Amino acid sequence: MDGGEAVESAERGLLSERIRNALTDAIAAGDFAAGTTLDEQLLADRYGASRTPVREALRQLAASGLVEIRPRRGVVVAQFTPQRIGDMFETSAEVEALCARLATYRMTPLERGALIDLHDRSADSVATGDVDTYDRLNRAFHEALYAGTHNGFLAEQALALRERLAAFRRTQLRQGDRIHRSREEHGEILAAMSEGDGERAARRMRAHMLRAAAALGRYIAGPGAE
Amino acid sequence: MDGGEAVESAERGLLSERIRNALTDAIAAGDFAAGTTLDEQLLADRYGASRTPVREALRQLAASGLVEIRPRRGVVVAQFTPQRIGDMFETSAEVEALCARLATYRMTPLERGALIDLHDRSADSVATGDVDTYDRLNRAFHEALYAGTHNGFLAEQALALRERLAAFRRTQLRQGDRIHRSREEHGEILAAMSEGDGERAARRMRAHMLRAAAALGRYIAGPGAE
DNA sequence: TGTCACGTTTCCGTATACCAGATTGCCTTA
DNA sequence: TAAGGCAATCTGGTATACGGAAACGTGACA
Repeated sequence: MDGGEAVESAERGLLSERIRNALTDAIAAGDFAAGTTLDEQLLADRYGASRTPVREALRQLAASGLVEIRPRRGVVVAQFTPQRIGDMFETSAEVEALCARLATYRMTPLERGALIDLHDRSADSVATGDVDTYDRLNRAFHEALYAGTHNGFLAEQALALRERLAAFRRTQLRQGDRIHRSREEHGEILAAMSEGDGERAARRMRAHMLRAAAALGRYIAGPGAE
Repeated sequence: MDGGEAVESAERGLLSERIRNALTDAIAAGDFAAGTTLDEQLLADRYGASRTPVREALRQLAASGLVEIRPRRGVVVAQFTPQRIGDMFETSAEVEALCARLATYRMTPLERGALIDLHDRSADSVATGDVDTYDRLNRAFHEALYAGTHNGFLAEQALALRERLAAFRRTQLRQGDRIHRSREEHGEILAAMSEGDGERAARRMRAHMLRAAAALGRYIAGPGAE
């Protein structure tokens, strides 16, 4: 054979890292049906590597919940039932709400200013329908909130969680007027924060996240099926 | 030497798993000062294994944040500043509070009954000062709350977080009358839950966790120092 | 016909040896 | 003394091998 679809793109970085990314994409794209057992040797051949980096990549995927390792019985692709995806989104919503609450009480005036600036800047992209730009500003908005908690550990956890959900969220903002509503909701969260009402900011953030999740509810209706 | 302190205890299970546990304990106990670079071959010799399972164990530790991997420059023991430990405990407190709130609204009568039963059973161990038994019941209490959220993902996250902090919490309950106060606080949380007041249950849980963290505040004042 | 035991096969977990490349520390040189 | 170069060292990765546990298939027995 030609050595399979070797992971040559981005020759830099650790091989295990590249394999991890490739596997993440493959799983998210549905190349491996949920419940499939992944053979280490097969994957090694497929990516033109040896078992070692493949194993390493699989452990990392297990750590982020994409696969499940049953000792001595192989690695299986995790089941992403609608129930489970819902659980993940709810958890994300609650964590975001938590960050919003803490950030309300702890952000410095400078940080708050930067956050408002981000929000203002997003107006253009909404008007022009520039989803990519809005997506970037949206991410920046949420990450600014994480940082605003002044709790580095929580910020890391929130970010990791957000990235784990990114795979399911890709097409989210494309739907209807979701982008308008999203920005409006950001504004409402900011308003609560400006009033120093962390609890209300948290509630609005939770609603914001859950609404975003609902926006792709139909999309996740039957994802990992065969 | 005699081949090092081979990881013979608990002959069952994966070698990499046992090494991971040994390293976790060693790091938490301060055997490796923060910032130390860990030599794979040295560790392999120390635990009487080859580099392969050691590498695997180190990756797992990296995933749980105990060590940091700098590509091609080795693995270093993560810095656990009081600030960072504080951040972790705060995050844990907030997550526990979140679980308490959701569990209040979602537990079935059966689950609630089991929780109350757990609480009742802990009375004996408090009276006799049986810290180990109380520790077990305490863990069961919190895990019952996780399950009570009816959110499997959140439950997993909460449990993982709790276990990451376990290393820093070992001696916590031994201090003074902490065990009495701990049980009292559980009772107060239960009371709020029985009234269906999730918000109050959350506030009490948060306070409970933060108080527990404060109980070992002096202990973590200067942990990983030399 | 269903089930249980037994042998076979597959594949994971681990060991070992080795290599290339990067990093580091030391030593030489200007 | 500072800069530059060289050698030792260690990691990331490859290749290979092997014991053992789990899965699988087969055939005997109830």
